[in-house]
Amino acid sequence: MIMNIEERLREIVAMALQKLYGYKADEGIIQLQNTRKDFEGDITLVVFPFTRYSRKSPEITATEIGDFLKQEISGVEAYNVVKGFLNLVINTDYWISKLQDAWNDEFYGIVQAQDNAEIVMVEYSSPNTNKPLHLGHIRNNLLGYSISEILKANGFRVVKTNIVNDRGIHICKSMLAWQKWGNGQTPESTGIKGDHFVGELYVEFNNHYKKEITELMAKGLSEKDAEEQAPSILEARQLLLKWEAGDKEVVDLWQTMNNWVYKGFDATYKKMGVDFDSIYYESETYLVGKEEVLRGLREGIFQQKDDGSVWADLTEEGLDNKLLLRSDGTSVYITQDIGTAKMRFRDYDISKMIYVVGNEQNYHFQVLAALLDKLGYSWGRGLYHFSYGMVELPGGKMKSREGTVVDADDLMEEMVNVARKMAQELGKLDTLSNDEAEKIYEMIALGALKYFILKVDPKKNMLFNPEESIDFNGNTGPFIQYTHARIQSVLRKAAEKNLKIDTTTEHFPDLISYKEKDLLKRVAQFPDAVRESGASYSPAILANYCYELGKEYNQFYHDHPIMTETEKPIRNLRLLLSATVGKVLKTGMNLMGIDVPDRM
RNA sequence: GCCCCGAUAGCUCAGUUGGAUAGAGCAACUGCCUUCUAAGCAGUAGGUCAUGGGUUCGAGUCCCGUUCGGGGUACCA
Repeated sequence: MIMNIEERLREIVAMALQKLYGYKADEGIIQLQNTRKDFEGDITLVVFPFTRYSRKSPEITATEIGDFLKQEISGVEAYNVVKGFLNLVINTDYWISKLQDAWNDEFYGIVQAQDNAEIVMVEYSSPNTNKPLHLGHIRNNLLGYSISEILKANGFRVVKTNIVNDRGIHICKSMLAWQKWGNGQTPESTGIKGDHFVGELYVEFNNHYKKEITELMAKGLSEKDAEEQAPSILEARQLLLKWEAGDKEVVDLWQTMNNWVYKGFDATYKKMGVDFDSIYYESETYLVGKEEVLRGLREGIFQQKDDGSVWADLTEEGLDNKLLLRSDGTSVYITQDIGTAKMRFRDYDISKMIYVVGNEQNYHFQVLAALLDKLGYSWGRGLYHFSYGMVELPGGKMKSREGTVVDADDLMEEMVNVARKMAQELGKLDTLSNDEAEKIYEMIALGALKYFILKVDPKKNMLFNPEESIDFNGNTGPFIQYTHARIQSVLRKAAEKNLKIDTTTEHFPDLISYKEKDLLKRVAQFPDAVRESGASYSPAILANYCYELGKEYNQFYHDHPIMTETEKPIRNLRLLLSATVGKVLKTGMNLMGIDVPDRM
């Protein structure tokens, strides 16, 4: 493993500045970047910032530094100067050795977690148990899973967790609907997936509820009063009270219906390829939160109003007053989060807690951090809200009330159907058995969906148009999968002809073409992409890296024969390069939770 | 009202701590399957980086104003 050329360059540039101009380099003043394609060179040093110390023109300064570098570093073969940019040409040996390292390193680009590595807990998914998962959850799940894998690849121990919102008025609504209009049916008896079954009951409740509101308003009640007095909602509230009191019949029904939903969720998670190491249930954490609030009240951290409601005054931290317990003593959303957080920090030695939750809750997490801080928990301020943007439809936000939600199961199924149809039209996979082909259709379909979502900057809102199905051509998951499949095909052909890749000897050409070098440089940057992706919590960085690499490989592959190349050193280099690109693409895609097939 | 976020090609999105002539894909148009997989490759066309100022050797990127859009804002989760 030879020293990274960038580190060496920084060191020697600093030395050059000292010797030539008597200037001790400040942090960050040495800017190295990849040389633009249209100029000769590999790495470029920006010399503009040095001119005030050299008191010479940018061109002269660059030339002086270039001479110094060429003399001091054997890897610097040549240089040229364009305005204030010093373009350095790094020799072939360096790049070849980078390629050998990449290929020989079993875990190239990945930092293995040590036993004593810091523990990062990542919460994602966080479903309510009254309806199935939709497109918004898909973005959440994919981001949560992917960022967990990326953090692992950066040497952290990661605990993936899920907080299931399994109690509350929303579940009671579905329960009531089942009692009144369910006719004793079950997911088993109807053949409907459990989460969808319960979701339909929830819709049924809302239909009745709406009708009652309309009727009451016709009798002259205001909308607000009608909403409060409709029989359905009163009955649902009764159920919630009974549940809190531990009424056996209600708790049993709650248990049963939640289990239906969990079974459905499990199937969805499995298909999506996400999983969890530890699951928390709100029904088990909300009382802990309530105790914490009451402790805060006793200790004078929080205040109680005349009606019995408990409040936190956060105006000093630039936030508002926040309700913590309702006047009837029941807990609200934030109360439960306090309890959940406390339990987690008790259960694990967490050094970083990451919440993958939509940006509509930015304020909520500011408040949560402030509250935990007030309650005396040193880790409160360290909570990190991984705030991602919403998925919008052409008509705006998804609204379950208007029936514009895109169901997760439906979408995944539809993607598989399209992938299958397309593959059959193209005559792909005809030689495979149905089972094998079906597996690959699924990989491609999910690859398309996952990549479509993950390639977008998580912070930004994104648009999904259900009318136009997700693409399989261009900057897509299948494009990268396709590149990988083709590489594997090349390697299979090589194996058939008994051509072994020779990495140990000097069986490489003395000169490599720009195309190959570009590709090789890209491969060398993979570890940076993984690190960058983890540091900025953005799978999109990795996604775009994989696309660039795949595209460059495809372009290269097109006019650089591999199997028919007669010169052995060149063929050897190209085979090694192909194999390494394949490995990197697979690793990168897997970090995003995307499988890559060996053929497609 | 107040707070937060966003605006880059017809559409969907990239654009590294401020660096060279603004980058892809889709859609449109033109070529390329007798060669290791055409889910591919090569090319044409498409831009006042919402807008007006400012900072400097240099601004899509940083600061201020304006417009438009999204989200939040004390008893939903």
